[in-house]
Amino acid sequence: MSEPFLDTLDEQGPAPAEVARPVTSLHEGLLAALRDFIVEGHLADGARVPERALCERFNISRTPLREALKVLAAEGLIELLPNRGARVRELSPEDVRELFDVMGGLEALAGRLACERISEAEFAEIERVHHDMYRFYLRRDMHGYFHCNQAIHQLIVEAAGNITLAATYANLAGRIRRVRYSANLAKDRDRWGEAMREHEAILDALRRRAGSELSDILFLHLRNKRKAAQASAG
Amino acid sequence: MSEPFLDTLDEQGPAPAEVARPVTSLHEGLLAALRDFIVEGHLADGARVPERALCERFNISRTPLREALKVLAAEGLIELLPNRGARVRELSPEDVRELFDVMGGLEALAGRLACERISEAEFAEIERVHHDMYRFYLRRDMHGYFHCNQAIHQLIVEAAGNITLAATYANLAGRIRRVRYSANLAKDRDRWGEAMREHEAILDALRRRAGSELSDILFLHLRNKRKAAQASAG
DNA sequence: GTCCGATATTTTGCATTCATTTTTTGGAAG
DNA sequence: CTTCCAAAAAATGAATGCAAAATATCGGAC
Repeated sequence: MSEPFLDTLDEQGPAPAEVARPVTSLHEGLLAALRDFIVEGHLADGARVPERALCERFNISRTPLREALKVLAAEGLIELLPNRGARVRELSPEDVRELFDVMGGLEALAGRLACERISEAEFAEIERVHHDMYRFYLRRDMHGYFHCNQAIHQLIVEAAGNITLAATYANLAGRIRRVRYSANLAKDRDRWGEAMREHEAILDALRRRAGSELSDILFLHLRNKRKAAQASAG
Repeated sequence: MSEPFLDTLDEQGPAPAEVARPVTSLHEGLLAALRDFIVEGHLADGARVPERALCERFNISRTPLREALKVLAAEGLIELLPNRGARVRELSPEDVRELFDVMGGLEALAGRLACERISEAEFAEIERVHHDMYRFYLRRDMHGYFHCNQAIHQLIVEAAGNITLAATYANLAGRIRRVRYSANLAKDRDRWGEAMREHEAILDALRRRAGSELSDILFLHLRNKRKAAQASAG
């Protein structure tokens, strides 16, 4: 508890699965493993990234590790300090605000594009998850609700049929995942109900393939989500 | 002519300025230099990235160069082939389509955010460049027109006041800059006039701080730009 | 007891080296 | 002359080595 990352550095079992994946290059596998390692919070916010320890943890030398660190820095997950290695990037409230807005913009885009090309089958799938989510909402099952919520947003991004968009979205989602802005909905029943109504509007606009309208709704939906997060966290 | 990159590899003067910048790390400077080198087209589309030659060109060893290559690969500028090094990523028509749409989405977002926070001085600056651009349009000065056009879009992104957005936008702009989709406006006078009218609408919506409306206009503006590019290139 | 500075240790950044894989080259067979 | 295969050459991916910088440790002054 007191040491933010030692649990994983010292006591976890053998290296992750990427060493057993010969199909992909070491770099690629290591990059994904390291990204997960950080996104999942094994390193504390602002903590120095311990090169030596991570080399032993992943059974590699410093060269490929440092290559991966440069990439993660370019992704915005860590920051490089000249002659002082890397540290996990701390997200200021301003950073979080920016990330929410950009994700809102990308979701707005995804909704617009999805309206242009979504199939009936894809829409039916989103509708199904939406109804599941509504059931979780009625039962006040936060965990189930969040799972469906995430799935719906992801399905909309996928329905946009734009790999570049999906990759950009995933990058930002990874950065923001470190911040714990959820689980506070329980304290704010009004916001929960509001979010549910917004999702009704999202589904409605998508059903009508009303791209521009859906775009607005999705952006504002993320805006409200951000405000709720800021209200409960700040 | 037959060798796509030798011009720059062999005959350019001493290494770029990053060696004379002690404030920033070698990695950072090299990364920028290498990115420019590729974005500016010194390496042909799909060409192998010659490690050895670039090491000599920039006077560094392979380690920092390879670190930079991994980052550029993550940015989408080049692609890594297992055990076969890197090659400049070729943009398929589908890639270009995707990039245009995502940039349209980001510009739509920028317009929306700009309406929320732009100052009168910032707006006046955009208006000024807009009028300059109109004069170039009347004179049929393509070069001046394009310069102003780029400036306006950049100013809107900056007016959004979102560094994350600006960085994401810059990344995509860098990727697409390799493709020559401009200079064909001259053949399509109708499109030129249409684009000019769209810019009038952009300025009008921005003046009224009509975020949602401006968002739509900007996305469609990019859409039309893409269609014009596809029509002239394909 | 605290603060300051010199020395020792660690860490970082980059160059170099090494094992493997890929590509090229040379030559023989058809 | 073309095709195929083997050996040489080159390039790649990763480990190691080394100088410079940063950090930690220790001893002394106050």
